[in-house]
Amino acid sequence: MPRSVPAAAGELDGLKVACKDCNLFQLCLPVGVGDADLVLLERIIKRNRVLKRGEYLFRPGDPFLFIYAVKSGSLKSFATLHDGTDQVMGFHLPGELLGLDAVNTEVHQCGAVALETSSLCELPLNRLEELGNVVASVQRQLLRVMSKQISHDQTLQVLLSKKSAEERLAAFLLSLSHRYKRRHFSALEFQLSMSRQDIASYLGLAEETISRLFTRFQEQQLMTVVRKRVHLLDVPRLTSMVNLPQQMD
Amino acid sequence: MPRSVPAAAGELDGLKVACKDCNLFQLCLPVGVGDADLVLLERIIKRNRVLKRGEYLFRPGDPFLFIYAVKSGSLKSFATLHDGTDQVMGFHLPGELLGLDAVNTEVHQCGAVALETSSLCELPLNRLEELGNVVASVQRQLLRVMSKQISHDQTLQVLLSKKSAEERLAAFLLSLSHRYKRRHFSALEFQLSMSRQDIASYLGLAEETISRLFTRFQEQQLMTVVRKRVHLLDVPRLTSMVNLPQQMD
DNA sequence: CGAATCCTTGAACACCTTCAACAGGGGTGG
DNA sequence: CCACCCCTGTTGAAGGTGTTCAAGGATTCG
Repeated sequence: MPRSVPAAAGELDGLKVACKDCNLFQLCLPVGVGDADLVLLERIIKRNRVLKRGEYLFRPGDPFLFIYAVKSGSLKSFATLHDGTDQVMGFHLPGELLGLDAVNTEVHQCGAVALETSSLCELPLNRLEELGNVVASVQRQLLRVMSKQISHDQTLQVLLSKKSAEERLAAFLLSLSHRYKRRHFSALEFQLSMSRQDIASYLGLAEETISRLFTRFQEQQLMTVVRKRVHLLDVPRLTSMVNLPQQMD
Repeated sequence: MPRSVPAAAGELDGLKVACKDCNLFQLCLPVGVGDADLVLLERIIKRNRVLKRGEYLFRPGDPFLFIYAVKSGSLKSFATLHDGTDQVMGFHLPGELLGLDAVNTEVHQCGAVALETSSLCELPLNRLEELGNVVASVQRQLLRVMSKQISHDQTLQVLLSKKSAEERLAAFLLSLSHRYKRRHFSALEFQLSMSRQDIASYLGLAEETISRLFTRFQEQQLMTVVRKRVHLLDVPRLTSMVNLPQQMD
């Protein structure tokens, strides 16, 4: 998997290949940012930060230093409530950015922890200004990414507002499927890196409900699940179960 | 209320006063944007678009032309589901921005409609680049605003995930209170510009549940509600009912 | 191999929804 | 100005969906 092998610094072609399915790629290479500027950008990005399963990228309350991009593996972000319990806020697959919510306060509201061995790039947002010309086009792309995040959050809001457990899980599975597909992984067969409990927390349901739904979905020939291995059998029917204004990806 | 009276074009002091509690003010006047640049910015902002109750600012599917800032009044944004029903996505008070979710796709995913007579500023995002130097500082502020929106959405996500109806409504009332306070309106007494049905949709509950909760909150001496007029009596106790990682404002 | 964690399944219960009926205001037209 | 009507909001009762509590089974990892 070439994507998980970081390019050596200055190895521009390597970088292009490495990031081609990555949000960060569009962040690095929007139309109008030439190779020369790209070298500058490359200079402030730290690559290949590696986390093992269970290791924290940042915790709630940590100062905001970087925006992170997932290169390989996956992470979950979470908020800690006053009563000490955690709520899963999102899952982050290769090519997705983390830490956007901290731009405003410069303090991380959420924490982030690796669900499996994962590698990341670090982008120091406050050093973007050193890059002069490049700043405008990069920031423009960053605006797009944040806008996309807002759209995603809003879709989730609809889902959590009035949707049945069944609809939530179907939408979640389809979301994963789309995100994997876009990254050139299989859209129909993939590994859940998160636990049932994480899914439940994210979807605002009980762990037991997720379990029962997986059982039911299998009885209905919609999918198979063995442990963490998911196989979607009937995407059209799963899709028809969901009634959302837009895709949740 | 001087805020609702638009300054004449070029009347810089008037602008400063008019927008001083407005997100757009920080957008227009971040540290580092001088008066000269401000005049440039002023040139591309259309002011004083007025909507009457029930009029649409934009609808789902409309092309993205402007980011809007509320000067006075209030609006709700909503998504239309495949089955034709609407889901309320948010309420927008003076000084808040609308349309951020459309930056990515350049098409409005949500619609927005005035809850009462409202006036707005229009900021054509794609003309920001004409402003040269100003672009960096303005975009930086825009990033902060979008980041804040993401934080807000995430708080809402927690609320909708596992919180009781009681906790949702308490958090909603406190959110309104904080937002009014910040705008130098009363934090304890205010007018709900939205219907019970809108609140219910936003909080993922039934209209009847909102009604019952208002009754219960009054029995518990937490507040009074007469029609749309709200008076918060016991903010500490309302606050103690809520268990969120951060304020929802 | 044992312990811990994750997952599954069952049964009772709780919270909120849905359905239904009614009350009250505000706006409109006579 | 009043009467009417429609829409919004309130309240009651029944029902459903998902939760909670409890126990047992499976998998992984030291």
